[in-house]
Amino acid sequence: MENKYNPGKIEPKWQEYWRKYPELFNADYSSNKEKRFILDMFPYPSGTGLHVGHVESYTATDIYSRYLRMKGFEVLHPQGFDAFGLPAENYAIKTGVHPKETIEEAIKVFKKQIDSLGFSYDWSREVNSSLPEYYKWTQWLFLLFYKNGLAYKKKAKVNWCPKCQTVLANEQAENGKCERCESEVTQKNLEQWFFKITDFIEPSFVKASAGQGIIKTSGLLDGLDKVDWPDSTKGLQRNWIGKSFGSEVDFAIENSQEKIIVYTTRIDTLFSGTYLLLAPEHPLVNIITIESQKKEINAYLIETAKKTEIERQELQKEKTGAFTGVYATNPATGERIPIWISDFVLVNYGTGAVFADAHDSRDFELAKKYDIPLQVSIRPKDDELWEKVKNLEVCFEEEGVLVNSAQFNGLSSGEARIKITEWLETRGAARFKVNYKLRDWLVSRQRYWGAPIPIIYCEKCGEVPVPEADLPVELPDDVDFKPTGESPLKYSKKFQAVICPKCGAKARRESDTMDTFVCSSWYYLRYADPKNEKEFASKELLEKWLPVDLYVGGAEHSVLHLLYARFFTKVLHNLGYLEFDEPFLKLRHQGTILAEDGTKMSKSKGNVVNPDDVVAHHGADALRCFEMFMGPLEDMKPWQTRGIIGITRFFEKIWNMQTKISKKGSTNSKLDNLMHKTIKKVSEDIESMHYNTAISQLMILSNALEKEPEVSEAHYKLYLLLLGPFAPHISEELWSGLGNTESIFKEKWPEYDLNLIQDEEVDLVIQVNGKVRDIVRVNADISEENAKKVAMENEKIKKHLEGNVIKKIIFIKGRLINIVI
RNA sequence: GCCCAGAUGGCGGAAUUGGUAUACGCGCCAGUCUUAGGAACUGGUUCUCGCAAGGGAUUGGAGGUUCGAGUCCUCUUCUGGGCACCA
Repeated sequence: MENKYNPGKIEPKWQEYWRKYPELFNADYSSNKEKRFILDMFPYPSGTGLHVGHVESYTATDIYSRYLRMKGFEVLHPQGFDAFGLPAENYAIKTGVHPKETIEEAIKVFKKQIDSLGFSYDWSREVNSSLPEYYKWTQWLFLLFYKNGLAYKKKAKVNWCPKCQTVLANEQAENGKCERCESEVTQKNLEQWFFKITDFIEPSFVKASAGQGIIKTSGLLDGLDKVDWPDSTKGLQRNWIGKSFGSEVDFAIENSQEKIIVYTTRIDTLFSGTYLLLAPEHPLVNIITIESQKKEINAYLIETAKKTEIERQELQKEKTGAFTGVYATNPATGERIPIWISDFVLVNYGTGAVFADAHDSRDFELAKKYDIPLQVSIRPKDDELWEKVKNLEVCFEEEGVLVNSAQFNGLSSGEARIKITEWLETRGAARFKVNYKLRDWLVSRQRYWGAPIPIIYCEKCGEVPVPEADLPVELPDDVDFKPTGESPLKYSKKFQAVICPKCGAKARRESDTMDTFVCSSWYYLRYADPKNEKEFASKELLEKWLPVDLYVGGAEHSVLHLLYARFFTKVLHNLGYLEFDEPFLKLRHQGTILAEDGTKMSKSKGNVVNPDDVVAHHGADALRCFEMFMGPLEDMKPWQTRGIIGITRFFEKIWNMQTKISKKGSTNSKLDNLMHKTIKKVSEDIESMHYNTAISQLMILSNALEKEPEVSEAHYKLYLLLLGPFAPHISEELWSGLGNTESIFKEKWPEYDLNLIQDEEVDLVIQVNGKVRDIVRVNADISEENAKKVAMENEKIKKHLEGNVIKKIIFIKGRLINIVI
C-alpha cells in the first residue's frame, strides 16, 4: 500500500487489470439478467484527439453503466467510430495521405485516451463505419430502401459548395454557408439520390408479410410523445419538420385552362387577397406570362438565378417583383387580381404560390412599392389601430374580426378559417391541407471517403442495383483525391470495371458515395451483433439488446443525426426487421464545457483544455469526478482549472482514512444514519444523472467519517462501493487494500436500510408571521400540541409575541411551526 | 418574428409536494506548522447595521396567490441555444 495517493501509479495498474479481464464489462448474451443498453454517440476520430466534452459524456454513461452492472443488470456499453467524412479526405487532398491511414492513426490515439480514463466499454463490439465489413451493410440498407421505393433519384436544384466541390444537404448549408468550410453555397441542378423521409412524418400502417395483420409505425412527429427526451430536442425536431394546418385555394387564370393552387394558413384574409404571387421557379411562370411582359419577367428571373441562397434569404431586404401581365380570379370575391412573381416566395414550400394581401407585411410592402391595390379584411380590437389599418398606414398581421368579407363579417379569424374553407370546398375551390417544411433527405455526395452507392448503370437495363452477393462495393485505392466536382470514384479504373448484373454488358458504377449521416443512422443496431456476416444484425440479438435505454451525446445532433436514426428505425420496423419504432428511449445531452473565460474553447484562441494534460497532472479519477462535479450534465459550464484541487483533496481524505480503519471503528447512530442517507441519495442521483449532487453527498460523508478517530471497515467498504462508478481506479485500489482479491465491480450495489435513515430528532423551525425566529432540536414525531408548547415557552418567541393576539398557528410535522399574529 | 432553456454569494453551483435560501467545492480571510510557500491542517466566509447581544435586507425586475414563494400565477428585462421571407 502506498503512503500517498498517487493516481499516476495506481491508474495504469487498474486499467491493465480491466484489460486483462474484459468479462467484467463485456455484455454477455447468455446472461439471463435484465438488459440495459447504454450508448454514447460514436465519435468522429479527428486528429486532435479527445476533448473535455467527450470526457464529460463518456463519464456520464460510464458511471451509469458501472452502477447498473452492480445493480444486477446485463449492460451493453459499446463504443465505435464514425470514420467516414470530409476532414480525413480534405487532409488527403492536402498531404496525399490516404484517409484510411489518417483514421487508423486517430483511432489508435482515441482508444489510448479512452483507456487512460478508465471507461468500461465492451471493446469486443467496436464498430468502424469505414470498414468494408460495416459499410457492406450500409449499402445493403440502401438497397433495401431502394427496393421498397424509399431511395430514389431525381434531378434537383441542390446546394453546392464550390470549395468542398460537393452537394450539401439543406441541413449542412447553414445560412447559405457550407457547414464545414463556410464558403458560400451556390445552386446546381444535378441528379441526386434521396431517401423518402417525408413518408414517415406521420404514423404509417403497412401489411405485414404473409397476411400477419397490420404493422403500425409511429411517425417522426407522434413518436416523440413516447420517448424520454429533453423538451428542447423534441421541440427542435418538431420545428424542423414544421407541420402547419392550412387550406389550399384554387385561383382560376384568365383565358387559360391552368389554375394556380395556393397554400395558406390564413384563409381568413382571403377577401383582402388583391393579387397573387408566384415563386420565380414556379412552372407556370413561363407558360402564362403574356408576350409583352416576357422581357421584364425574364430579366427578373435572370437576376434571381444569379443570387445565392443567402442573398435571397437576407432579411429586411427590399422586396422586389415583376408582373406577368396575367390576371386570376379571387374565388371568394370574384374579383380580377394580377399575378406577380417575387423571389421571397419559395418554390419548395407549400405550392410555391401565395395570395397576397394587406395582412402580410411582405405583401403589403411589395404592393406599396408597385402600386398594387390593397384591401383590408381583418379588424383589430383597438379602434385607434383600426383607423390606421383601414387607411393602409400600417400592416396588421395578427388575428382579429372579419370585415369586408361578405357573409363572414363578424367572425373571428379562427372561425373564419374553417367556415371559408368549407364554403369554398363545396364549390371545389378549396380544401383543408396540412403542410410540412421537412423535405426528402439528399444522401448522395460527390466524394471519395464514404460508402459507395451500390448501383450500376447499364445502357440497356438502366439503373441496376448491385446484387446482394456482390456487396460490399469496396472503395478502390487507385484514386486521385483532388476534387473535380465529380466523385473521384468516377476516374478509378478498378472501380469502373464492371458489367451489368442483368445482361452482362459493360456498364458503369454509380460514383457517388453516401452522406456519412447514413452510416451513423444505424450503427447502434450493429452493436447487437457486430460480427455478423449474413445480416446487418440478427433478429434475435436485436430483440435481446435493443432499443437503446440511454443515449448521451451532444445537442448539436438534435436535428440531423437523431431524426435520421429515427427514420431508419421506422423504416426497418415497417419492413419487419425491428420490433420497436423508436431507437432511443431516453436521451440526454452533455452541456458544452466552455473555456475558463466563459467563451467557447477553440484552437485559434488557444484556450482548449487537453484531457491528457489533466490526467497527467491530476489523474483520470480526478478529471472524471471534476467534470461531473462542475454542475448539471446538460448545462453549459466554464472550466475552472483551480477547482480540480478540491477533488484531489477529497480523494486524499479517503486515501488517508485507510490508516484509521478498524473492525469496529466509530459506530454511532448518527454515522449510520448519514451512511444510509448517502446510499439513498447517491443511488437516486445516479439514476437521474445528477452526478454533481451525488459527489457532493459523498464529500459530506467523507468529511464526517474523517472527523472520527476510527472508521469502521463496514462503513469504509460501503463508501468505496458508492465511489466506484465515479472514481473506479482509486476505488479498486482501496478495495484491494482491504484484502479483497476480486474487482470491486463484481460487488453488489449497497441497499439502504429504511430504518436507519429515519431521524430521531429534527430541527423544528419556529416562525412568527413566516419569519424564522428560532430553531430548536426536538423529537422527530413531536405532536402539534407539544410543538406549540415548545414554541410558546421559547424566550425568543415570547419577545416577538409580546402584546399581540395569536390569530392562527400552522404546524408542519417534523419541520416547522408558524405563529401568525 | 417563432420555439426552447435559463438568471441564486467573489466564482461553479445546492435546495422532495410551496416549509431553515446559499449545501458541496473553488477562492478569500485568520490561525497552526514551516527557512519559505501558490504545500498541508484548523476555523471563518450572502450582504448590511452593530463592540456585542441582536436586527434588517436578499434568489434579474414589478405585481399577485398564500400563514409561508427561489419554487405557483400575470407582466417584464436580460442571457444562451435553435429555426426563420415557411405564406
